[in-house]
Amino acid sequence: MDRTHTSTYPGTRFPGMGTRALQPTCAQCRKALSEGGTGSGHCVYMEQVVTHRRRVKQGAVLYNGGDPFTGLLYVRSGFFKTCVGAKDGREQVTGFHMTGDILGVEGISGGKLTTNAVALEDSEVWVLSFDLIEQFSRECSSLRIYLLETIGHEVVRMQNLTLMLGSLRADERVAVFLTNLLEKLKSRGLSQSEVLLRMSRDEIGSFLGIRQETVSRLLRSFCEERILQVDNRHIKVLNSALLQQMATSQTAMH
Amino acid sequence: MDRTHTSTYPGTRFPGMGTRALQPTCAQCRKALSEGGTGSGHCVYMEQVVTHRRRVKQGAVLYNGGDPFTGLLYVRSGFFKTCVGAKDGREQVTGFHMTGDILGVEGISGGKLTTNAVALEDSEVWVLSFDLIEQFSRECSSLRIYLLETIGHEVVRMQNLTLMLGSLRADERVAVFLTNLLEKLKSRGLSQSEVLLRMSRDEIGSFLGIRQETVSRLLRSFCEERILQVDNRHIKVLNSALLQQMATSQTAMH
DNA sequence: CGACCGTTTGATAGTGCTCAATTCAAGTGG
DNA sequence: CCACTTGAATTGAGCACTATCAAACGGTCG
Repeated sequence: MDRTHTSTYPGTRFPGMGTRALQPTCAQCRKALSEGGTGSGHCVYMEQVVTHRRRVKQGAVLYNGGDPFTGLLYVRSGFFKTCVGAKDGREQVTGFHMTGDILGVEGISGGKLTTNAVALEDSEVWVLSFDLIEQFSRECSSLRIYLLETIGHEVVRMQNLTLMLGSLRADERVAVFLTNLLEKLKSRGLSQSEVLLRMSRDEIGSFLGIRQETVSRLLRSFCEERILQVDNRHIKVLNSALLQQMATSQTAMH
Repeated sequence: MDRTHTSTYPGTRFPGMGTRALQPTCAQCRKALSEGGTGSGHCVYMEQVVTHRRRVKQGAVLYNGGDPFTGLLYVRSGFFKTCVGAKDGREQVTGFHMTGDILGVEGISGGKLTTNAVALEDSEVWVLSFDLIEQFSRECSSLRIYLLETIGHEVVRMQNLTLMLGSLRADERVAVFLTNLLEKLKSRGLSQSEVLLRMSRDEIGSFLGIRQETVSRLLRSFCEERILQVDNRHIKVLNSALLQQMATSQTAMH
């Protein structure tokens, strides 16, 4: 069933990471480094808590709801969706996640993961041992705070998602979706005006609480208004000002 | 504008709490105590991080989005709603909170609160200094874990809210709302079949992503189906089995 | 090439919203 | 104690938005 490819490296620590700093995984450290800092913050600790890395093929499951929580999952590369499933089979996409994101946060409470995570492209994930994080966070306040901020950030993200699902019209939702996605790409130094969507219309719809047909129609209507240029999953933004305007009211949802 | 009554006790510690354990604020500690434990867990530490208590009158604001985050807020008694506000004025209720709940979790990331919290009845709140929590959590793993669980729990709650807003029909939402509320009351040893709602139809609607008129109509239709008995804000459950059945698919949202 | 999956597009129905009027409950002040 | 005010809840009628169902299209991969 689960076609994930798990390649555990010898030992529990990630190899060849003794003194070298990681590619900073967070904005703070990137900034600190670029300002001549030593990177002696949580990132250095983070290398120490990586137990192994997993390669996850497109379409494969990273984890399922109900799986025991053993640690956080750092998306090293690739793209994921996370869903919560209802008992009756209905599913709701709760987020799309890319390089630099941390998955599995919800498992910290209750010891069980509550979402499913599926790779939407071939990906690599670093598994961070929660026990080790716990242990190190005792001595490293920077790591402790990073951990809290990561979870806190997830709370804020879900709040904004809630605001969208609870009070926006379908067209506004699509605009918000695109705006946020572009924003996120921008923050990683990518495109900004062009995207190759990694998810299907159906998955977008599930995320936005609307049907795939509605997503499709709205994308077309955005085309007609010369806001977008859509070719299947390839999207080009022609009028980003107007797009952002349609996504009024909303704040980030990364 | 803000008519909250803040009564700070001398010193930064809550008085008269030296050695006596708190009324356990969490399930773990209650359980531990009832099993003959000493209560030497995080609850004991919690007393040490209470800086003062606030009395908040019905209708008064506990905090607003944008306020600086200084600590978590423990609802000692009373009832609150929390909302996220959009720039254009639209508002979305993200939760209702009662005795034992912790508010302000979202502020841990970013240092700012992102919701508004309003008292729906006269309430008392204990303000927990985050700096002190931070400090104590270094030595007390039980407190550290409690903190993480509290935030993690909020993530899970929001995930379930998301599932509801994204994929349930209006009638299912109302059923879920009532079911969860009753569940929550039950877990605190209250009613179970009767509730006096503390929130308006409008607030329920905002929480559920539907209009107040729809809430009203659905409550009436539940009446006609002999599931409920509704007298304004006083609600009696006649057929809790059927109610739960209508709330299919959902898990808790406390 | 044919099968399959995702996407688009159309026609139709329905759910829940909007707007507006009415009822109801709880004050408030004469 | 009763008119008056105010805010919440209910109820109705019509309609907008979005879902549903169904069909056609297009790209991809055996």
